[in-house]
Amino acid sequence: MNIGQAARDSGVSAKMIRYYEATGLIPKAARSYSGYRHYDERAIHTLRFIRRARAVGFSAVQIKKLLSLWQDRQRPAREVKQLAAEHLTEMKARISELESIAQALSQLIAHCHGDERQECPILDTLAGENSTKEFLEAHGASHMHARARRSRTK
Amino acid sequence: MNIGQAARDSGVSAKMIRYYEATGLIPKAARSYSGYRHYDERAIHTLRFIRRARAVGFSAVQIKKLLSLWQDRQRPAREVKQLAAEHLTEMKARISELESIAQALSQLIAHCHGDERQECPILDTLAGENSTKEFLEAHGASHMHARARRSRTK
DNA sequence: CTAAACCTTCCCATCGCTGGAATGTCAACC
DNA sequence: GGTTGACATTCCAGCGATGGGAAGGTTTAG
Repeated sequence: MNIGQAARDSGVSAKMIRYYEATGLIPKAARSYSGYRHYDERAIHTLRFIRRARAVGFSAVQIKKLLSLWQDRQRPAREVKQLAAEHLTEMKARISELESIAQALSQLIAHCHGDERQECPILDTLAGENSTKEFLEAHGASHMHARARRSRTK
Repeated sequence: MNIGQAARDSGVSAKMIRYYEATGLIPKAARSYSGYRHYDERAIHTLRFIRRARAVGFSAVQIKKLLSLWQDRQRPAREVKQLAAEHLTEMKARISELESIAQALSQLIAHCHGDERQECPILDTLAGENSTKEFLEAHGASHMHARARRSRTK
C-alpha cells in the first residue's frame, strides 16, 4: 500500500507520515523499486495509534514512549498510567493558566462600557495607568503560547 | 537609554525588543553614532503596554491593533472592547477544547487499574482495540498545540 | 502516447520566542 | 595606552506539528 492510501486509512496525512518517519517516531518504511514507500496493516495500525494519542494531546516524545510500551508485552499498566497521569497534570496546569488569563480578560472587558466614548479601562490597564494595574502583573501566566487552531475541516 | 536598560525597565527582553522592532510592532529605535539603539520614556511605556497585552494572551497582530487604538485619541472604547471580546471568545474556545481532551484523558486513566498487570485500557483504547474506541474519535479536538511553558524565572 | 494521479525530496512559513556565534563599542582601571 | 568586562550589534538556527508548494520521477488508465 502506498503512502496516500495509508494516509486515507489511518487518518494521518501523507506529509505527517513522512515527518514521523524522518523524526524517528515510526520506523523507515520499506520502499518499492522506484522509491515509493510501502505500508502494511501493522503500520496503519501504528499510525492510527499515533493519531489517537495526538488527539488526546500527547507530544511526540510521549507518543514514542507510549509506542514502545505498547509494543512491550511485559510492561506493567502502571507505567502507562503514570505517563498518562503526568500528561493530564500538565494539561490541567495549562488549562488553569488559560483560565486565569481569561478571567483577567473578562474583568477588563466587564469594566469597559464599550460605547462611543474614548475612555477605556482596557487600554488604561494595559498602559498601566490606573488602579487595576497591578492586577495584571499578578497574572504572571503570560507564558503559554497556545497556537491558533488549525481547521481540520478546512 | 540603551536597550539593556530599556529591557530591565520594561520587563521585555532585549532580544524581544529587537524582534518587535524587526517585525514592525514598534517603530525603529533611534540610534547613537555607533549604532546603539536609544529609548526614551515613551518607548518604555509602549513596551510595558505590550508586555501586559501579551500577559493576557493577545497575539502580535492584536497588539498591533491595540497599540494603534491606544495612540488614537479619537477611537471609541467600543472598538477596543470588541477586539478584547473576540480574543476572549477564542481563549474560551481553546479552553473548552483542552477541557474536553483532559476529560477524555481522565476517563482513560480512571479505567486503568495501573498495577503490575499488563492489561491496560489506555493502550487498548489508543490502539482502537476496545469498545471505548469511538469515544476518542468523538473528540476531534486534537488540534490545539498549546506550547510548553517557558520558565520566566530562570 | 499522453494525461492524470500518484509519488519523491527539498525548502519555506507559521508563532513567539530563546540561544549562540562573531564582532563592535564603551567605560573603568592600571 | 592597553586590557578587561559589560555592554551592544547582526545573523542564523531551532523549537513543534503541521501545511504549502515547487520540481521532478512513476504508475496507470484511456
